Amino acid sequence: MLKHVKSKMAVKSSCLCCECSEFFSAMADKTRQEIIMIFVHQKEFCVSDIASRFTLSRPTISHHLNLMKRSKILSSRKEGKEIFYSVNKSYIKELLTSVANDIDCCC
Amino acid sequence: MLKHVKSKMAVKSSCLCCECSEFFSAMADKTRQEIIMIFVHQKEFCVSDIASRFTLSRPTISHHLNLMKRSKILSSRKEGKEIFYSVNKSYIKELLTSVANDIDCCC
DNA sequence: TTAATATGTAGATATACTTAAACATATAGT
DNA sequence: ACTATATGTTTAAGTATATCTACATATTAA
Repeated sequence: MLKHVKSKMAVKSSCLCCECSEFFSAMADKTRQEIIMIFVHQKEFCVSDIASRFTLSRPTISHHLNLMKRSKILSSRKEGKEIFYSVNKSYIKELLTSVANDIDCCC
Repeated sequence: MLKHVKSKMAVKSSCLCCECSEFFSAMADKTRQEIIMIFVHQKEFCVSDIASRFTLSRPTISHHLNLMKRSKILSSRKEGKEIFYSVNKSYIKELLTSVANDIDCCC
């Protein structure tokens, strides 16, 4: 009985119900995916460096960066006038693993 | 020189550029996440059984099911009048693992 | 063939998202 | 203090998505 309740709670508090929704929304956009891929060869980028790699406007890139920061995909660090963004690799991997485990619980 | 080209191609053909975009879009919607969670305690469901668990209309549920089928998250099987849907666990897990590996390649 | 049941499709509407232009803020240098 | 540079915010427009109603298709039973 208690075990059943416990497993129901586990489902309810599982990743597929809460913050992974925001994460998947953030990851669904191709521009944002391309932004992430920029970090393959360099750890940090300031906003204008990222914007210069796209045809999109700087405010648009800024919007995407802030959205990804809010959903914990990116972090930022201020250094003088510039703001450097980087990828939160461990957070992303943990979330993906968590979802994979949830899926594993399906019949 | 050639190695550089090769690594650029590797990035281009990675998961974060192609079908995972559709996958993440499909997974971003809360209704679709809830539909997936239905399969935790039962392997297959027909459309009306799924629809009966939501306040949304049946065509709306049908729309979500077809979208998830197109993005390979779900499969369907026809049996008489009914169509039974199930979750493609292995596909989802492979895709999540693939993205996790791509992220791992970031600096 | 007709009726009933299960599901899908088409068109319309409402909401959310992406984008850009214009404006605002913050920092560094002169 | 003033100017230039880097970034963020606001507002508005265009586009995409979710949803519903009405209609269409497919299968089974009478």
